[in-house]
Amino acid sequence: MSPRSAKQLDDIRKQKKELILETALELFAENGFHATSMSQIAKKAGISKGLAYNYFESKNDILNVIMAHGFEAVYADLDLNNDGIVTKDEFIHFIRHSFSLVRENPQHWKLFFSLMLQPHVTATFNDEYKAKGEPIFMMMYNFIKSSGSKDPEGDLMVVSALLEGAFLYCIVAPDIFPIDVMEEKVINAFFHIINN
Amino acid sequence: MSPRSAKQLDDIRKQKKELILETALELFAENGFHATSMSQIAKKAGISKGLAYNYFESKNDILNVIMAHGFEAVYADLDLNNDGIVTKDEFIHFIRHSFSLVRENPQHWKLFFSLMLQPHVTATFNDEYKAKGEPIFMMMYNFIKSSGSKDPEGDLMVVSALLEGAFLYCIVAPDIFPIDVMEEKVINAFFHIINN
Amino acid sequence: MSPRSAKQLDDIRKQKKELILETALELFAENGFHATSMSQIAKKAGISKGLAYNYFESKNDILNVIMAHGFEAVYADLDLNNDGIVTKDEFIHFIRHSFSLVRENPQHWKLFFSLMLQPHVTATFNDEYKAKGEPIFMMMYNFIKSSGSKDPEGDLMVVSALLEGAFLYCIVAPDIFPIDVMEEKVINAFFHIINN
Amino acid sequence: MSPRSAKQLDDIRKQKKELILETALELFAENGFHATSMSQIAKKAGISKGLAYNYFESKNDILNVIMAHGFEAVYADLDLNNDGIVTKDEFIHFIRHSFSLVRENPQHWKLFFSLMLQPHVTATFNDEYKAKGEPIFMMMYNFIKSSGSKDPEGDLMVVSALLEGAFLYCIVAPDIFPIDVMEEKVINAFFHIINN
DNA sequence: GATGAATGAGTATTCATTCAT
DNA sequence: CATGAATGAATACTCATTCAT
Repeated sequence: MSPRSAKQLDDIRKQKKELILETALELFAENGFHATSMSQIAKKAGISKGLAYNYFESKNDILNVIMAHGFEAVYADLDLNNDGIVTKDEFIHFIRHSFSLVRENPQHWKLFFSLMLQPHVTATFNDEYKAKGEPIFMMMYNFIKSSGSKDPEGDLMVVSALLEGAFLYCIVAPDIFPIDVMEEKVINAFFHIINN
Repeated sequence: MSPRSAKQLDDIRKQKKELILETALELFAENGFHATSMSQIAKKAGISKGLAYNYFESKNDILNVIMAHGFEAVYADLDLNNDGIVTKDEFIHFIRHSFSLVRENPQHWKLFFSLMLQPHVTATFNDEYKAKGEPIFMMMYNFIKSSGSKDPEGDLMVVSALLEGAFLYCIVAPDIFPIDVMEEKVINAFFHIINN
Repeated sequence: MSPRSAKQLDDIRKQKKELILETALELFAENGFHATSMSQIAKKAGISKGLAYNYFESKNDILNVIMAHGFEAVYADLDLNNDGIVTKDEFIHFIRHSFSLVRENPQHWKLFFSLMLQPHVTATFNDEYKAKGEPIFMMMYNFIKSSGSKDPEGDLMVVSALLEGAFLYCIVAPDIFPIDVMEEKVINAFFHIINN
Repeated sequence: MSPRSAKQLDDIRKQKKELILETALELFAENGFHATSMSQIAKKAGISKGLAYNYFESKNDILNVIMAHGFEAVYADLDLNNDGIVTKDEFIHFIRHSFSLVRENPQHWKLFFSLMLQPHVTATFNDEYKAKGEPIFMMMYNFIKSSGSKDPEGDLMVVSALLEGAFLYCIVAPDIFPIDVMEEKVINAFFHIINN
């Protein structure tokens, strides 16, 4: 009767962690972070409360990991290594990619938006969000500028608002704002704005 | 000491109610709904916990009234009696009016957005929001259509997203997205979109 | 239906606070601080857990108040205003007074000793104990010195040990070490030590 | 690789048990029994939690064994086979031996005192303590009586108190009460008391 | 012998809400 | 109208203990 092998244990840990994260994400997104209890998470995941704490230090820790995963998803497929020279096609790809993320994981994004607006839930979140969002803003700024915009800063603001608002509506009221339709309209509008 | 007249009593009630609502709004907006306790509200308002329950059925009730007031503020100054015939000037006025509301009471709107994303906090809220938002959407739709848009429905979606996203950014990151600048840019963009 | 008068409320608060403190002291002394739960205290006191927190900030707060009361009891009847000139009779009175305190409230002192030995329960306790005990030590030191002791410092150590040990045994095994007998023997021994 | 012999296995068991006991003692003494978790013990000992339960039935069991070992240490070097005829030298040796034990392992004794005052931690402890302490008391009683004391019982109480108090202070405040100084003073005082 | 994942009862603490006054 | 003492269920988190491997 030897103890489980290191690999076996590692697999178990990975699977359980994933299970807890997914369950927590669903509940956080649906009911909000504060309104979700560890008991609910454990129950829905089919585990004991204690086990959840075996894998995560705290409820906040779970949230942080979820958010980190979310950010990683954004950056994973975002070719950011061509400094300054962002082509039109790359930009379209960026927008479509963003829409894809929202389409594939609306829960995640609902949670993101929700946290952006719930101050003090995680004071650190806002800073991190801004820090990680910075390169994206820069990329957009450079492209808009190189597109011949007379007011690249202002246009960036408008474009950002357009994208963010589009995501917001697609998440909150997907029946009224079908994401596929929205995607095409946003891309169109985007070019009208910067070509103004 | 003559007994207070019915009117005087009524005035007192109104003032106290207003006091509680304002206090609660401030705390909800600053710390979030869940993180705000009835004790805090009562303390900050300078009244007893019991009295708060004399005026409101529950903490949720307070929230609902706050939200209702918020909606009323949107409709109060929005001339909706001229069915179908919305002029360009009226539309500009509508947009500017909306920006003014956000400018005057960003806390209020932060709370609004936050709740839009936490459906189960008030399950009824979403329905009410859609019901009350319907006429606004219709008005915008009619105007866009009469402006010669080839895809009024799609344009409405884009314009809505633009406005909502603009508000969102102005609320969350007012230092990066100054509301006055945003307002002008949005109005410009708005016309480019519908005149496309 | 006017609310309760300020005096009524104050009386209620005082009585309940006292009730909680006494109940907690009994349980702390009998089972130890860590082994006593707020639930037990509330149950034994016949109140709800919540009410206990209405009167005390935390379990630790209850402990601190108990300890503070204990110290006050020691100092209350200890004539410390005649600096330096402590007579033999005053010293005997001091010792008898200390024995009386132990006799009247062995629980309290059991808790005191217990905490002296449970490091980290309250890190601050030890400091406070030493600070407040200082004047007593000084008084004893001065008396011993004025009594003609050749090694007042050493004698103080022995006398302190004798007293403390006597209290300890009287508290832990009162059947084997009757406090009245102990008191007389300690007073005798005390003079033999300093007259050595 | 031949299978380990029965003796080897037994040695391993003994070493592991000893390791666990030493680790637990350190933690109990430093942080208190309740504040020390089995996880901490296992971690510090470099073993798994499960293994600790392979060697000890419970956390309380570990404590009991530690206490028993402590008692054995007291008796191990205490020549008790010469009934009644305890010489002065033997008594001095007993006192010095006791001080040595405290000096070598103050943690151990801190824990002992602490438990003496928390009866319910181990309900059985007090009885055991009294039973095992009996012969020591008898030995001291006989010596005091044979020394010509007029009140051997009373003198025994005082001497016990003196020793216990001395240990207590040396453990709790070793900086103020240096154990070497205390030892000499206690031996002196001891003879003054019984020669009174 | 040895491991650590898993459990479940327990802990301190909070808070919306009630109600006697 | 107004108070705040009182409740009890809920919350995040801990930990001794078990057990499959």
